[in-house]
Amino acid sequence: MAKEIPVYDAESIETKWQSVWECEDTFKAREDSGRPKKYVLEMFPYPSGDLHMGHARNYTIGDAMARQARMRGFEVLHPMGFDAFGLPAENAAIKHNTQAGKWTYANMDQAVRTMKRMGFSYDYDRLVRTCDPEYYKWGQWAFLKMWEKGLAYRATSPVNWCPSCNTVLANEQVVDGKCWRCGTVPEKRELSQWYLRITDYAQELLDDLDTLDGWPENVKAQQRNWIGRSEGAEIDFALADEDGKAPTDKLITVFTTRPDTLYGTTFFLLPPESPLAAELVEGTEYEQAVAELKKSVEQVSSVDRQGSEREKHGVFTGRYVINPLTQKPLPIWVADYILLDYGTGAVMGVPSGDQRDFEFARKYGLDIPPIIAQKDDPLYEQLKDTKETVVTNVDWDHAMDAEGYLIQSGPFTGMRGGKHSEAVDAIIEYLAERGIGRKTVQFRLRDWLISRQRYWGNPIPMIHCDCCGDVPVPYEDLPVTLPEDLDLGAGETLAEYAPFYETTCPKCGKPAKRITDTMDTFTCSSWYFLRYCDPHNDELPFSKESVDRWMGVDNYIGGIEHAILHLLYSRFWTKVMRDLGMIDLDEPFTNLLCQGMVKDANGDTMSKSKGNVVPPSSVIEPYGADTMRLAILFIAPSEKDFNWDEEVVAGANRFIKRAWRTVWGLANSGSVDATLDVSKLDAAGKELYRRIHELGLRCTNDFDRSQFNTAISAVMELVNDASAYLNKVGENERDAALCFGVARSIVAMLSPIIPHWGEELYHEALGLKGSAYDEPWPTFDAESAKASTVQIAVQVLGKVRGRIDVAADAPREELEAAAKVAVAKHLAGKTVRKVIVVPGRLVNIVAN
RNA sequence: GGGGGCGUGGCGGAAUUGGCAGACGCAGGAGACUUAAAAUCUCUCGCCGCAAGGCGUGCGGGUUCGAGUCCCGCCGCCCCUACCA
Repeated sequence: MAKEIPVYDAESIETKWQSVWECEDTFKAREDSGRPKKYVLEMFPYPSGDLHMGHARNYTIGDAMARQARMRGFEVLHPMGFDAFGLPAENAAIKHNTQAGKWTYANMDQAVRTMKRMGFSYDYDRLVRTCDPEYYKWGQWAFLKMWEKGLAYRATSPVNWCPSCNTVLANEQVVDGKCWRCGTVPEKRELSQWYLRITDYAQELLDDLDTLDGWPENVKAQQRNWIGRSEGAEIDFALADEDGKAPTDKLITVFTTRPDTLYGTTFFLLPPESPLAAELVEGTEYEQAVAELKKSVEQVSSVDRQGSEREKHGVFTGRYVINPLTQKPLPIWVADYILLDYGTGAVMGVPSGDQRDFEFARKYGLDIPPIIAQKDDPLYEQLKDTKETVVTNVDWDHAMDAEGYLIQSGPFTGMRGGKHSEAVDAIIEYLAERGIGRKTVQFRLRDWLISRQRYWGNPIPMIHCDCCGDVPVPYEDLPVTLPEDLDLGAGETLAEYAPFYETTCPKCGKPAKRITDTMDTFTCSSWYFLRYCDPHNDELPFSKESVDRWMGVDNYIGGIEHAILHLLYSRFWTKVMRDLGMIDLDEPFTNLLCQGMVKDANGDTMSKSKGNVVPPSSVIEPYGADTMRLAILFIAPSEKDFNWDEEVVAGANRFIKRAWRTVWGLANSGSVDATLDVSKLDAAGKELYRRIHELGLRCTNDFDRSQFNTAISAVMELVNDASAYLNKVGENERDAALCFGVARSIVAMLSPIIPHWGEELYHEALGLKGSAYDEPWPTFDAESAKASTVQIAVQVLGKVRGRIDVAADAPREELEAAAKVAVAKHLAGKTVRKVIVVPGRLVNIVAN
């Protein structure tokens, strides 16, 4: 007898299943199940408070993937953790006069409660918190390994110092010329800092992007740009004597991607910070002007430089270099558009071929001799055979950087010039033969500055001894534990906290001072995905065996804001671990999905300061976690931004209730014991049976593509069809096997998305035992999805003029004949020239 | 300036390899049930037109029997990056 359909009560269902999953360890990743593995990972959060909508979206996507993978027969590793070190904890501790650790652990506890309330299927036994000594110990271990291999080093150089955060920033952390965290414009300071030699891996980090087929194109493009490989040449210019005529022994080398323009060089450039420039002008009449320019640059860099077209400034140094090909002296200028830390920090000025040099030459009255011309340019006719520079100036308003033919360029005159042209190779070869230049490659990527002058981070495990220099902390003394009783509220820092820094030299035993810098938090997040494979290992950061078992990450999901920093550092760290023999893995993340942002109803980003934040609890409380999950996945494709819309949430809740009633209705007419005989189904039953297969295939394929919005719409159609079947077919005429099968498929396909709903119906409506996640994903086949008759379009000259219902396997001739009848009106008086038949789709008649 | 992406109803969005544009949902309209409302159910819903029909995927060309999809040229928007020599 049919059971009464219970009311859908999200809250009681959700709490019930959350505790069952927890008690039964349903989502524990097992090492020995014998199933193929799948590693589904969402970027772990920074615990700055409770979770927000962006987190909810990120983890809902991952959870749907993880749960479905389980049903597809995979042993799934789906862990979670916290990126727990960082400045906000420290600032909160100062503000609220508490401990950074206390604040952080309280936030992590709250976040875990919310994750559980959302029903995320994490293996909580593997929870990793980067501020736990058991975790950060291994970050220190890795640092020491890198130190031994020469990949970690200390150097003094001008660095970005954020005066608000009181710490240095990595190049990557200066965003739009401002601190990525607080927006303050950093100052340049000369400081002794710790670096990781990521530039050693620049080429491999670039090359291996081509192997990442599962990554979005834009992320790979961003990384390529960031690594910034340029091919070109180094060219040596001899410094001229004080009269500016004869070359001296001193060489100054430039890097250029356009050696083909060497004959057009009319001046030579050094950056304002250049020590060489300061040396050249020391004690001369030019000294003061150079010093002033340097000073003004320091100020300019602290001014908002959003407007890109800044006017260029320069001063002459009074000295010259000799062009190695023409032997002509070139005046050395100091210019504010030259960067100290790119290339060799010296540039040859080619005003006719480079827009920046062009503007500079115009401003300071320097010559602009043309060296490249296209064939239709009058200059080409005039100068195509001229090897000497006879035209020393042009009347252009722009530099000419397009390809063309070299003019006024000595023996190379007449060759094709431009980027990657024959003249480039020819001139490099010519220079190389004479030992005054060589082919070379430059990267924009800089070494990774990891030291931070902050408390709440992983201490750099080094000791400075006045006798022995920088000495690593012995491995057996790890971890260097972060002291907990600093008085941050009173402004105390690690550098001032004697119990921490006072120590003895591990080498000579004399009193020595511990390094009080901590590591950039990005070091903590560069390998947490490896730790999840073996989270309780106290001998090593992870065993090779466990990493072999679970890595690489099959699906990595997170925000696009990590396209450069986190993803590049993690790739680097993985390669370093490989080269240390720890793992056999070139790349950590096989497939990457960058989810879009959740904005408010007006399309503005949500932020506390704007007061437009929609907290997840505001949806969970009235509707439940399942409604929230469905709404998030259905509203837009995962990669796209979406605007929060209360109506969509209400609609999602409506669908869940409707599907609930439909599944119950089917289950009441169905039986688990009945066997399906398709041939005995009536017409309505046959069509419903066909639709399960058609829609099931679509849904499965959409899951494979991570297209959850369309996967859901396929199930919506199935629910609509099933509900129509129940309305149309009397209770006694329904097929019990069909009803049960449809209900079971609907429950299975929605379980990854609305899991509590799924488990409840799996047990209560379908009466099945175990977990919905022990249920294999249903199989669907294309044969059963085929319709016996189909409606196809009939076109005349590509325009739809009619439709015909035909047997799905009707022969060509039959289709053609039926089509001609259907559109006879449009064929009247015309001659049929050609008929295109696409079976199952359309017939197109070409007639005129 | 360089790189990546996008442009489809009132809205979110479908259309997997060139094959019936607008699936699914939201909002809207009509009806049923109800004293009424909510909820639910049924129908309707690109634009113009009473209709027949015409027009429709940012704009202009092209390839093709056939283009949202491919090619060329524009326009607009978004993201990343930027005196990188």
